[in-house]
Amino acid sequence: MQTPCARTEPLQSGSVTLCVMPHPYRYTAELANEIELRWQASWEEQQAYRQPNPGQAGFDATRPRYYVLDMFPYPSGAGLHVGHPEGYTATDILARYKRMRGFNVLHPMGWDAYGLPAEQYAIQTGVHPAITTRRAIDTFRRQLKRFGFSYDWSREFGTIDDDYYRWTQWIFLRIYNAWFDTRKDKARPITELVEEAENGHLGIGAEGELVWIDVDESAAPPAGVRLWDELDGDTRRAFINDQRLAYVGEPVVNWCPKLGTALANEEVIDGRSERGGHPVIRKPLKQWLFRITAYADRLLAGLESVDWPESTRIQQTEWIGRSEGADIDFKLTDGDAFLRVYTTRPDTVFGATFMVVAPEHPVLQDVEREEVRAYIDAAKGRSEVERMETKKKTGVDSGLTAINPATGETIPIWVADYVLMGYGHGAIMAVPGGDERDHEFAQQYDLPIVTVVLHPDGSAPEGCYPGEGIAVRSCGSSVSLDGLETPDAKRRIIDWLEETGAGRGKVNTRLRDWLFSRQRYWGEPFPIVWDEDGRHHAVGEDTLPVRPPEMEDFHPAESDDPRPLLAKARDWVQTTAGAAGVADLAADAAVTRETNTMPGWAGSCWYYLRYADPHNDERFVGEEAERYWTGGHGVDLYIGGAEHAVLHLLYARFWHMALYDLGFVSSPEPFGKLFHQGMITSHAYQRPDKSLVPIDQVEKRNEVEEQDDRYIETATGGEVKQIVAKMSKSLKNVINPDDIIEEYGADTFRLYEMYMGALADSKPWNTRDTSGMFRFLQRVWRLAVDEETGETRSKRTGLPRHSPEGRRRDGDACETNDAVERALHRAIAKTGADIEKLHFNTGIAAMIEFVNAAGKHHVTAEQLDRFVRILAPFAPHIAEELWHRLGHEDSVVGTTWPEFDESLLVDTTVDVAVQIMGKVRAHIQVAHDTDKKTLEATALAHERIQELIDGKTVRKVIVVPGRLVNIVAS
RNA sequence: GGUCGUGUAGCCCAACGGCAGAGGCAACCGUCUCAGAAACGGUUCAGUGCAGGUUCGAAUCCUGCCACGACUACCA
Repeated sequence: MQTPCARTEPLQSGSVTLCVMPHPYRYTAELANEIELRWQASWEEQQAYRQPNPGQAGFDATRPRYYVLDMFPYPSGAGLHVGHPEGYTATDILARYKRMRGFNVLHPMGWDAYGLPAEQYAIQTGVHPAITTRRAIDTFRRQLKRFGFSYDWSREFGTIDDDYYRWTQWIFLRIYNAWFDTRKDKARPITELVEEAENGHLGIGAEGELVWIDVDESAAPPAGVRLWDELDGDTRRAFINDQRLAYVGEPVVNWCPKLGTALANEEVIDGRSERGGHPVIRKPLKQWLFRITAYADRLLAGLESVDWPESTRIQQTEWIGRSEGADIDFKLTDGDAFLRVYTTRPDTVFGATFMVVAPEHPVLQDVEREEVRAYIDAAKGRSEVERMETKKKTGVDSGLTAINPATGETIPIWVADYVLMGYGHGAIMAVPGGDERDHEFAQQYDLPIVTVVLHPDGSAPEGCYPGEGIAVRSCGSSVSLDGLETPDAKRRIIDWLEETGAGRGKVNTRLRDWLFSRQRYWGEPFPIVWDEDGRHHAVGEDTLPVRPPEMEDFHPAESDDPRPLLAKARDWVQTTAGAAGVADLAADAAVTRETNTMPGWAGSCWYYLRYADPHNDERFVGEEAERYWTGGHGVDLYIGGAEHAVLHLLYARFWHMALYDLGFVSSPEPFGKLFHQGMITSHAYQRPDKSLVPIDQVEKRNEVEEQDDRYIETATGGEVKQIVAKMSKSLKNVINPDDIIEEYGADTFRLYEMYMGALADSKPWNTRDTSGMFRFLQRVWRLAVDEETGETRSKRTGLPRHSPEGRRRDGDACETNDAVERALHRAIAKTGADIEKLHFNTGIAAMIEFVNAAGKHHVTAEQLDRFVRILAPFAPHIAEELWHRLGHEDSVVGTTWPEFDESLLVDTTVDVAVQIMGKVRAHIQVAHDTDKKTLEATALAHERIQELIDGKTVRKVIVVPGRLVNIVAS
């Protein structure tokens, strides 16, 4: 956008450079930038968006609350891209609108700042991640402020702030000091577990598991169950540690040698790390885990109670992957041991002709066969990605055999890596007649295939049939399923399994306990120390936070042998029980700090709670603030990307539920309403072979008039196709928001992003289209301000609009201006309703309609007042400027949303279509409230309709008042 | 392969089962200019991806295909 005098290129003749300034007070980019910066400074100075908490000065308890939250960003060195402000603008509009509607609005912003990318960037550049992260935060903050978002910046914090992660560690300790009571289906403090045990309400089973004892029965505890007072200290301790919601396990993890860390399943995509795309191998490792699986049913049930996108609820449901089936024990032919499997189709046990175990399965420990050892070693060294690259299934016969408890037959046990150690028991009964994978494997290795389920109609299936049907060939010495339909067969076989002790019904989930340790530097240290006997202890709460050690070198030792980075900080690792605040050890006892760190997700699990009371140093959030802002149903509206559908949103729900159970928060779910904004894409070009071409290597040609544009790749001259593609550096199609703001201003940017399309849809960025929004703001400006003089002078009266006299006369002059008034009421109604529905694009269109209509008539200052107020949530800077130019002293931020009159929303006369058999044949002009009977009569009386139905019988007439009349005649 | 979503004018997008158009971009024609740009005024442009079905009436609901996108992927 050029400003006056900007275009001063010398004329070709070399004559004098002319500078024409036709509209010195037009709304230009320069003016927009000037206005925006001025008001941003003013708002900041006035603390216009500061929202007091209950109990604080200025808090109005009579107002309802509205907590509208953005997913906070992970600040990268590259700064904001155009995707960030999309959701932020949406929430800003809502926040501003709700304030005008009389709500106390909590609208905060902060920084998700711990995590791998910052550390990797630090490794590349040699600069400490604390420094690069602070820099990135400063850039993000500066950029966000330039959009004029109405955040209460006094509540800002980063997850790396001492007084934030202090509480992250504190919450970890709450979870560490809790266990899950399956009877009450909730978490309780560990102290209550000990109480229950001391009171004899529970005992410890043969495998160390918790066994409830019904005291009313006054019967002896079940065989093999030991009571608390029979146990020594170590056993008690081990039992307690086994029950903790945060516990130490040694699972097979996704080890990424390149990153030098273990990753959660969710961070591994196609066998590669989500960050960086490095190969990942499987290896057992001692790790901290969260018992999120205990919450599987509640995480599922809670999804019913929240207003979330259906697709996200489905994704979480599938991620949790609850299934019902049975555990079945197959006795090994040698020795007394059993091989336990989980199956969802216990009814097909008669068709289990072999078994398969994962290469990591312990049953293979003593197998010495050379090809088995070789297969296990090969599988170990293969990353997930390599395992998947070979589409064909592989495996070897272990030489072990087991007895099928249903048929009594001896069947072989194979090893194959299509069976995963991490699900079920790492072993399956293979039913090649009913499972595609087993079928493929059986064919490949020539193993027997038996059909044990017929189609529901009784016909025999060909090949593999995984569906339900009628059991057949399923008759053993003590149980028969023959003739039963699948659900009945399942019930019968589970009963039989339980009677004979060969198995039991079982609910399983795909969800596994959450691996919470990382072997990295840039994360929250665990508030845990280890004593010389290898036992872990919580550090004293008054010693929090446990700060990360000062370190110079955070290069990972790229290795297959995991060693946490923090172990290198010897002085930090070695401490005493006294210094760490561990009460149950002698103060001078040597202890070592836990050297793992928490994953990037930790900080984002509870940040929405901290915003409610960010400076509280007594508690992670004050009780009253928590109850006011998140009590009941949690955050009122949470907007962010759909890519967090299962990770962040599941983890945060888990933390929240644990805190809820322990009485620290007052809502069962953290986010009452969730919305995902769509992705903003860009353009790129595609060769016929589908490869992509960066936009700077293509030119547009239009050789023939009246024909579509063609795109030619400059280097080859070949024709390419314009397509929609993600923004990426390599395609050179990334849009920088700073550039757009410079060219048009933040108000135009905000309007354009909201106008591009529905918030939830993905849509391509078209810089060219931004000028439409800019012109709209220019027209708005012109409604109030004279472009020649810069004055807000009424064209009708010639008096300044901000003067009382001018306003009065202005109003008098326009009392008859019905069209503008009606257009304004429509705009107020439509825009308000659309904001509530997050339909910002159509809301803006309603304002454009008003401005287009108003431009043709005279608008009074009072009408402009109202219009400026509905514009204010969308384009706050220009609205504030005009508001003041219209003579107001206060800020438009503190005004109310204008009222509208329902009766002015419809025109007095409407055009009603008359259809015959659904085809429009005529139009009639009637009063908008004409009743059905009159409409029907008027339509039938229409001359043209008369002609068309002449000689036909009118069978039916459908009348939709105010819209149409449809005549069914033949 | 599975799940979810989206296909409407040259482009971006609207349309409680009721006359396919709210709006923006582009194009074209005017106004203003010595001229151009900007701005302003106006005009053109589709029968809704394809094939069926339900209905007085379908872009909208149902079924099956096609294209694109997101997510997910040997979960027994």
